[in-house]
Amino acid sequence: MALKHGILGLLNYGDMTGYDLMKIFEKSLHYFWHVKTSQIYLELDNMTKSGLVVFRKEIQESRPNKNIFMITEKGKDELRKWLSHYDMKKSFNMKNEFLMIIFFLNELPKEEALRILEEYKEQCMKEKDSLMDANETVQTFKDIYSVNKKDHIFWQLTVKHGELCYEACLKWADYAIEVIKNKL
Amino acid sequence: MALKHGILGLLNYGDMTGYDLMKIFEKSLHYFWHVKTSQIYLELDNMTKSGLVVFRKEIQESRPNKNIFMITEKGKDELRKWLSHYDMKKSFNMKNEFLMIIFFLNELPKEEALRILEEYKEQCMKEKDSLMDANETVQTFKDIYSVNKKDHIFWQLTVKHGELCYEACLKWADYAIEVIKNKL
DNA sequence: GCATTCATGTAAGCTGTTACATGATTCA
DNA sequence: TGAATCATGTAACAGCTTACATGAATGC
Repeated sequence: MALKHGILGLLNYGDMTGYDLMKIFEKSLHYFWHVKTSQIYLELDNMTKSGLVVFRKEIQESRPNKNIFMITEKGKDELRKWLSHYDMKKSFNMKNEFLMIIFFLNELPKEEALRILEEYKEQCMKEKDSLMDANETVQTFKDIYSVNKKDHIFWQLTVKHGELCYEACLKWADYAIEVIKNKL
Repeated sequence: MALKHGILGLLNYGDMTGYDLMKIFEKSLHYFWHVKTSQIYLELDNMTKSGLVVFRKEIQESRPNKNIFMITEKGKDELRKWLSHYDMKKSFNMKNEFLMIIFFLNELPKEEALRILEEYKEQCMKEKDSLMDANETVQTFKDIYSVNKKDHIFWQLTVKHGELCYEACLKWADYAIEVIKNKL
């Protein structure tokens, strides 16, 4: 359901193709929502059928034709309903395979356990760096669609969330490495 | 796939029923893996078919009969393979609907935005508290199945991860509330 | 007397992934 | 010349959720 609402939120800024949506998901919402191209097209199809969006065809010569989607009044209602009637418990319904690995890590020798934690740290740092890119692309997106400064505040808050969480994860990894070195 | 490996990891400590597994998932792995009862039974069925586990029937008088599952050699191989050949990128494949809400929160009036953040804080605190319970149940689990101290170290590390992350989220929420109050 | 625990499942449906398929244009 | 960009999809499958179904025993 959240993909549907994410699409509605973006189309609320302006009309777009599936391809445009995909790029914005990859560049700006990537930290908290990974999406596959194929699913965007499937979802747009469902949303068209249920009347949340409509589309017009644009014939192009030197490029494949486009389907440009726009949000309907029904879609706008759905977006606002989702935003204001959100059940907070849903967000704490996590699936973190990495922590499952940690839970059972005693099955592996100490050296392998430490290697895994180092890999985790490395990946955390990479992800944290890519958040900076997100901040930049958010800026260009702001120029293309005439989105106001206040929207921008919220986009930056999601980036800030990522920064703080990755910092906490890195702190945890250092602590874990110390514990394993000392107690194991 | 991670549910499969979680089940293998638990059965590696000792033989159990689907019901036992469910309780342990709820009490000890709940922070990072929410599971539905029905899915455990489906998964145990699949795993039996693929030879990762076997089960024996135990007829009871005053209780429903039990299917007691045990891990096979094939299952143990699968568990070790999963632990040592883990692709770290997989863990950063997130879906966080709450952050999607934040991204589009400018659609709502300031007061509603602030209300949502307060609700988030409250839920974070609740989840953080329930981590303490996890720590306790891990202790009783340790007594039932003769799991060694070193396993316990890793279980506690997953709890520590939760603590640090929830602290970061709470810090973020306070920051977000300030930003909204000042800039909006 | 009512809620919880114990104990197992089925069926339908939704969500998401992987793999496949096409093909011109533009940039380095 | 080869990679990336633009642009859209289909089919099969895996994973997970929701709702339904049963029923005795135990604890408050």
